[in-house]
Amino acid sequence: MNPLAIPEIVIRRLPLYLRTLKLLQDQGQSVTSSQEIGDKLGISATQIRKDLSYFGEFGKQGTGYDVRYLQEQLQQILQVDSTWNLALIGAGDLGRAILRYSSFEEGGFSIVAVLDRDRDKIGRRIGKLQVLDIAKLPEVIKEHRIQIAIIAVPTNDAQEVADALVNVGVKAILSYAPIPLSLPAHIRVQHIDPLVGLQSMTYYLDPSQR
Amino acid sequence: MNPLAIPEIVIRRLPLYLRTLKLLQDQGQSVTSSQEIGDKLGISATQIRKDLSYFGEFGKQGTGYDVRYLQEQLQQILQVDSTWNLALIGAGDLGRAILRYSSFEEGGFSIVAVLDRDRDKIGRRIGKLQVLDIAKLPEVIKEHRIQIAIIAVPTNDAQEVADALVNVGVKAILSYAPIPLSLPAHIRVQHIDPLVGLQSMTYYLDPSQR
DNA sequence: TAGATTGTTAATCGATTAACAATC
DNA sequence: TAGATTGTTAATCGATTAACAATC
Repeated sequence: MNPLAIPEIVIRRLPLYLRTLKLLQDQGQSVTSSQEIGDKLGISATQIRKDLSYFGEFGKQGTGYDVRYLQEQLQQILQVDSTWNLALIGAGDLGRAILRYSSFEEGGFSIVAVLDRDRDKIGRRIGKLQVLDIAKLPEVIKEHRIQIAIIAVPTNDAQEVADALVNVGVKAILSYAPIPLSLPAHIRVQHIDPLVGLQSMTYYLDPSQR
Repeated sequence: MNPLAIPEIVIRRLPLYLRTLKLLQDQGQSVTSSQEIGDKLGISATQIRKDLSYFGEFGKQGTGYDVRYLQEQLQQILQVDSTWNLALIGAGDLGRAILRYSSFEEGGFSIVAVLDRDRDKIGRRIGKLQVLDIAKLPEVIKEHRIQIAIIAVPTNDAQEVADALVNVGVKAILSYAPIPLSLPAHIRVQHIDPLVGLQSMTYYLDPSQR
């Protein structure tokens, strides 16, 4: 339909490029090449150049890419050059691990509220945040202008929580629940499910050694 | 090369079908169709039938698929019809959340050992397991015939841990560290990185509302 | 039988890659 | 200048889908 639409598969590779550039920068490297990035990710250099070419020209012939500059450009493209406020639903073990996982901050996200429905958890402190009653969801979302939420509740509650999030205006959901969620088509959903990775690896393993 | 090789993208969809079948079974449904599975996953019915056809014929014309039977068949195909022993490296918040995450057990995996290098964590109990010294890695791997390990250590230690795992014969790694790992080509690696999902969703969000 | 749904073929669509001119 | 590497085109490759016969 839209001739300028960029394939989603390309968009999904950009965070990998960003992750690799961060690694290179941490190692003190200031210039890189499509070849080098590709080697680290197991992606062809041509593909990386092609992906970048959807958005502009970021390199220099004969030299490569300035690590810092390309990083900034990718952050702008993905709109993570400034911070998104996130709400985290679920203050169990998983929720706590997510809260302490520092990569979110580096990646352009800030978890500004944790909510749970469990009386025992509400009011407890986790890091800098106090666990709020899920009943306060509408106010929290409005106050912090939250468009993205993370679901880290038990499987059985996930669909209900997702529906509630959509009702209060959340536009994108990162779900750790291992079930497919039924949501309106305009809501973006990403799943984190370690089983998908594990079960696709076992296909290739030698069962005789088990 | 191999004319019978099944595309990896197909293999990666099978766990999603399995996940959906489990959901249907939990809801007490005994028969389903490619249409129904597809609707839940946002995948076309044709694609599901095509994917399954790589492995055989599992349905009945006019009726659909027996939920339990198709589940069993997919488990066999993915080799998760019996249990794989896993080692978990890293006993921090993330490691503890992973240990308590029950889906692994349902999915054909059992975490049989947790290891860490931190003196403060070694010896501590998490659920049924006691945290072991990472120095014991070779014995642990051998004793439990472990082919798959989960990395849940700080980013800076991840590559080192991965190298150590490969050295003791681990064949597949599920890494929660947000960096690309450099490993021999024959080692299977899957990454769990929530940033990839988040950063690809923000591309599509309206920044004016931020 | 009529309706539903599978399994499969062939056509289409889209993504990857090979090749190379441009140029630093 | 020679060497390196980008950006881009066109060719290739592979994945998805439309269509439909088979059949429960």
